[in-house]
Amino acid sequence: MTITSHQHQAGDLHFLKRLNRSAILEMVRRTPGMTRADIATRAQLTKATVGGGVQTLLKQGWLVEGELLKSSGGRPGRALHLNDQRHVLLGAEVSVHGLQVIACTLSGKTLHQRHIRMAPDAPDTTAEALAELIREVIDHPELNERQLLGLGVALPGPIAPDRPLLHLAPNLGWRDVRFLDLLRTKLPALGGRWLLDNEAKAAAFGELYFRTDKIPESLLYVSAGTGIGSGIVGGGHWPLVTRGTHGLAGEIGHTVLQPGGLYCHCGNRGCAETLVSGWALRAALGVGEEEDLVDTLLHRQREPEVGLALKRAGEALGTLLLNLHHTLDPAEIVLGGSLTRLGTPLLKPALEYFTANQNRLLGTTQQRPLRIIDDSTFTAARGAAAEVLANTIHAAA
Amino acid sequence: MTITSHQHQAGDLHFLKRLNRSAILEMVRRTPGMTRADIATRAQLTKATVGGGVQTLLKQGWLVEGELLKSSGGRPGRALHLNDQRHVLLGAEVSVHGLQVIACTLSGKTLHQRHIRMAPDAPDTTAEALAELIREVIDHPELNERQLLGLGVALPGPIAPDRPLLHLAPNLGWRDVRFLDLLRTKLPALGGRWLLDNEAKAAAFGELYFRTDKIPESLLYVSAGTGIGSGIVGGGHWPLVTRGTHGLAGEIGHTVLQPGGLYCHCGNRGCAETLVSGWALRAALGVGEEEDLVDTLLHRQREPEVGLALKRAGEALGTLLLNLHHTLDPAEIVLGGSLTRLGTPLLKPALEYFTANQNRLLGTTQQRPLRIIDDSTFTAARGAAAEVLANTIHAAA
DNA sequence: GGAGGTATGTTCAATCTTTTTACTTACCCT
DNA sequence: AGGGTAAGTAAAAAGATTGAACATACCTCC
Repeated sequence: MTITSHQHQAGDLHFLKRLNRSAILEMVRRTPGMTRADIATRAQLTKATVGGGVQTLLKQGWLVEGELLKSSGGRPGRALHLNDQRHVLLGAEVSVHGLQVIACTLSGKTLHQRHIRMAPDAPDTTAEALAELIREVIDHPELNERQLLGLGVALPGPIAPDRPLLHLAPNLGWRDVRFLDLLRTKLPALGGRWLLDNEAKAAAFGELYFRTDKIPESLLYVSAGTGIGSGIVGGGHWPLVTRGTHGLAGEIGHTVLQPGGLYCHCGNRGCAETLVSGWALRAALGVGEEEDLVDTLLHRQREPEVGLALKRAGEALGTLLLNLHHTLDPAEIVLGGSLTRLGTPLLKPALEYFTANQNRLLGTTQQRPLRIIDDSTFTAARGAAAEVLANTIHAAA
Repeated sequence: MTITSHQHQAGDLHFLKRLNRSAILEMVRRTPGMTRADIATRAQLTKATVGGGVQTLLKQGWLVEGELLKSSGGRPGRALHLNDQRHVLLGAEVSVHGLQVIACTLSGKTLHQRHIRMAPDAPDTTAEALAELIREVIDHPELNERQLLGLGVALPGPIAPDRPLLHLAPNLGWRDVRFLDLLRTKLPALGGRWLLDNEAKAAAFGELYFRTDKIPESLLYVSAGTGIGSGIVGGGHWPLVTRGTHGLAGEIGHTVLQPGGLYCHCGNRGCAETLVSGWALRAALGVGEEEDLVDTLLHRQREPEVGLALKRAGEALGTLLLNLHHTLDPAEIVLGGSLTRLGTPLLKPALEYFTANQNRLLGTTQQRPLRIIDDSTFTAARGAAAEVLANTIHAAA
């Protein structure tokens, strides 16, 4: 995604009008049921301006009027809601385990989702399979008559921040792939905005963007699967993902936790991934690629060797969380990825370490909100869909 | 500083005008010698709008007209420059070693600076001493007739992101100090904007904000002194500092590099600061508080014990840099703080490790720009002054 | 050396968006 | 039922940018 939002830019009257309409739309999206008067107060605009903007957004089908609210002494306000019937967002993810496609509404409600298990394959073959899955989702009756706003695709590797290019996905065996271009040849008719993002960054964005109450000012998503990735998103009402110059931001799997430790596939020693990751657990416990790692370990969890390995991996995960806490200080942390299904044996040591040490510096007793997603199959795909919406609202509205 | 820039806000016509004037001012600041026509092209505004804005900024004394530029076929453009004669920015820093105050112009040129060595003392006593130093700087003839835009103060500890409150400065022995309020009682007559920031974040901001050529899209400042801190600033033409929910972002001294390692003063084990920091080197090599650490070690650098300690500290610093690279992926890294004066014995191992491993993930050979500031005495103070300017331009222009 | 060409910068009426002001609508309380 | 209060709308007024014409200034070419 290429939101150039906080570039220090100038603007004309048309820009101002779009800015105000975006602000209205964002407010109603974030706080369903707001009235025109509420918006005017919060946005520091006059009733007339808001009235005009709302009228346009109603006519264009972005908003719908809802129920009449309780009066607070005078004429009661009319609730405004997103029009959840008119549009559809598509999100997709290529992961090590398979392909995911999700179709959802503006408010993030899932209309239809599909998931197929598939071993990593060449980019072109994968694009073909993904295109087929997307076609199946589009043809679902729930999507009937809806206008497609676009497609977001999430991949497990660093993406160039300025163009849709995947630099490297070691777990897929891909390198320098222009995946959207490939996909476009398979789906020439699919309209709307297309964008590509890293899996953890997309997930982080979606977890924050679709929230409607108690919106944290920043959110860190940690994705613990075959590899370890993360995404940080922050910036108030207009969330911005930190990408870094080469899209490398958040590649925490290769931060060093144990100088002089085991060799990592990246060539360095002691990377976090050598301690906690799907591939490290497979290597340590001798689980073959043909087996499902999590199922196998859940089955073998009585073995002392397995318990110890998970405990050590958990402690490393806790250390990683603490390091991120001290580097980024997010308002909320969400933990996802296939390894969360391992449950207590992995997570308890992680959370214990994080809980015990997160307040060392400030001496407060407040715990950082930390949520664990048990099944994050569609989290990244959903986040990619969220990015489509954010892009659309920002650009047009 | 409280720049609410990328809050998703609405705006009226007056807001638009201010936005455009800010954009003009920022452009000329960043690219001295631009003409009105250049600005119009870059900002996507018409010549008329730019002409009007420039006229206002000239009248208000922010800009001055310069030389007539070479013609490119037609009428030559008139160069525009910041008016560096009219205003003054004040920056100050309270560090473990003493107090620093700097007065500089809009373009960051130093008008006068003062530095006194002083052991950490109570907040009130320190505020009194700093106030006196500020008075001396203000009275310097170089500042004659200049309008003061404000004062920025940098402190070595996490600052609340929403209000000028220092949470904790272990190396000063301070806790929950409203330092600006204290200072205000000593300097009731000093006008302009006042703001408080963490030392490393202020330094990072200043290093990016006062740059006029080859402006990196993001910059990481690592401050290696008694403690280890960092600041990351990014966001194109309008730099934004990552602060975190509790102002804890960048407190990398307490990221864990050696699980189960030495105890840190924070209570945890294996923090980066136990491996590389002024206090860790003092403890490891038995240097007393009354001695200057760097001078002592430079004197003793022949001792094998010292060489080994510096080498190990350097390797830890390199690891820290690599972890930050994989977490934030900054376009440029600047290394400052009192320990940089230790030179090669510390820095060579650090740079070697960072250089050898920074390209593990992408497989490129490009080296990340990394600059070392030999004498960073005034870097943080200067950065705090830069924050004053940014705040002023953003708010008023 | 003068005419033509080209790009910069200014002026002023036209256009567009927000605000201001007045008004209508709709509910609550007495 | 009537006064009070707040939401929402309509039309005129205010304010900012644009568009087009114009003045300015240098370069090139004849």
